[in-house]
Amino acid sequence: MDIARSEVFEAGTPVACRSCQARHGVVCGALSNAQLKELNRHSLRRKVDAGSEIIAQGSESSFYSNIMRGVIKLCKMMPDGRQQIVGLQFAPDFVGRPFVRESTLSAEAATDAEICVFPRNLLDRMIAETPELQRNLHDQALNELDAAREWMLTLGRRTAEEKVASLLHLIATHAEPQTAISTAFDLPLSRAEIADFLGLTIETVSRQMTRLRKRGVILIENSRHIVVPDMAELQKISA
Amino acid sequence: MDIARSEVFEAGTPVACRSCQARHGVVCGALSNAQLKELNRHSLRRKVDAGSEIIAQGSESSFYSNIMRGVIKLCKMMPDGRQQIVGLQFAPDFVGRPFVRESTLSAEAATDAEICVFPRNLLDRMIAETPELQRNLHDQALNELDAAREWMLTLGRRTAEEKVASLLHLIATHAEPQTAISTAFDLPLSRAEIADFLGLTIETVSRQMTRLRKRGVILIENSRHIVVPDMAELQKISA
DNA sequence: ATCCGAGTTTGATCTGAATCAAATCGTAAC
DNA sequence: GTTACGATTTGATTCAGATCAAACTCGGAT
Repeated sequence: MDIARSEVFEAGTPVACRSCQARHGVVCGALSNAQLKELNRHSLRRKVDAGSEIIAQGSESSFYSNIMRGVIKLCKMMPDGRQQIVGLQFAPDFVGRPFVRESTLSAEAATDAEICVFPRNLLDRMIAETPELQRNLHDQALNELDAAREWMLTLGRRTAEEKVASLLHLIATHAEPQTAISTAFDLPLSRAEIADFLGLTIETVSRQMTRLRKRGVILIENSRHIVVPDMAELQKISA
Repeated sequence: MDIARSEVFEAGTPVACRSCQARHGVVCGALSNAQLKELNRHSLRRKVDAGSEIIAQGSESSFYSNIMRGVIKLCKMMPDGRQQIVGLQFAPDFVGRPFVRESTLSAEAATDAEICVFPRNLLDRMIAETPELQRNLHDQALNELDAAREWMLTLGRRTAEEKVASLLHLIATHAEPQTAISTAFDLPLSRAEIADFLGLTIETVSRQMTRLRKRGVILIENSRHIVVPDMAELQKISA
């Protein structure tokens, strides 16, 4: 009888991802019930504190993840200590580099976060077996590529003021609103991290923020909490 | 008898891509004989002169291509004319943005080039039907993403001298050597294009090139033809 | 051969952002 | 509450690269 019920379950009822509680992720949304059950046996939900490193640059990582909550920053570090943030990822993004063992960048929680962790070997097999999963990951890779190239334009050709406005606009667009006012949000990054994202120094970031404040484009409630009275104006300055 | 011979051909003999004369491309390498025959009926080889635009930023493109020969540059332009080159592509790279109709960047031949042109609709169908093709394109997207992020580090955190050295090293690594000496090559880009790739001005690029020349790191035969006596030194300056 | 013009190099000067240096702010520990 | 310390802001000065301006190079047209 157990077997019979199990069979029915397998055929008709959708299985939820044990970590996501659903099937909303890039990974678990693309799997069959049988695959998801197998994945459930080997994946786990993990809480990570702000600042903790998920993947280290130059290391071999044995797992991938899905972001459930929070913001993950992708960093590249030079031997002399210079650092560049090369991407920000939000829920429900996939984190990891399929097909290559050694990571050329580090992934670090910018805020407290929760991630769904999958073993690399198992997921690699599922990618090879599941065109829809491959398609989802391909899609995300292409979106990240578009974002990276947009950011190359920002880094190469925009002024400090435009850079800061671009970042605020990016965060306002991607972060979940903190209050009912959709134009208020908490910065997931410190001034130092913003500087490392924009190719600037902390002092320049700080000065540009106060300039935007004095011009009435933003309100700074405290250094992390920002309100944008006129989002269109912010966007105009970005471009 | 014709039919019988055709059948044997279908089963055993590999079909060559009409444009590539082979199956070396990202696209045609992944297809079955039957698919390749269909693709052959609808694809064509095209010569493009240096400077001619293959895809326009903001336009809908109805085709993809494979680079057979030459160098293609990917550019992003701002409304006020500021420009950033966000990628260089070499044979046998794939050119195009699967899954999105409108291009957010322009693709332009940096040198005289030859490309294999495929209709978008047909190739989209083949991607959906052919996991190996999807895998190849996914792979290329991830490699381009790695390259874009490496370049973000260059744009955000490297000095003008390091930027120029990085570019010379990139070209030396990717371009086919022009002579027997593997450290001599022709720049596929003008000073203005190099400036747009590195987020600098032409004057700064020129000055850094002469500095490298005076330090004995490179020889400039004419403004386009470069010889690198000590590639390790060049690489050291890049990092 | 000479002329032309785009592309490149070189020079002089300026400026936006970096660097150096202090003063505040915020908050966690006591 | 007071202390202490890291994060942020603000100020003064410097500098790498931009801008403005003028030669120079070289390949192609006449």
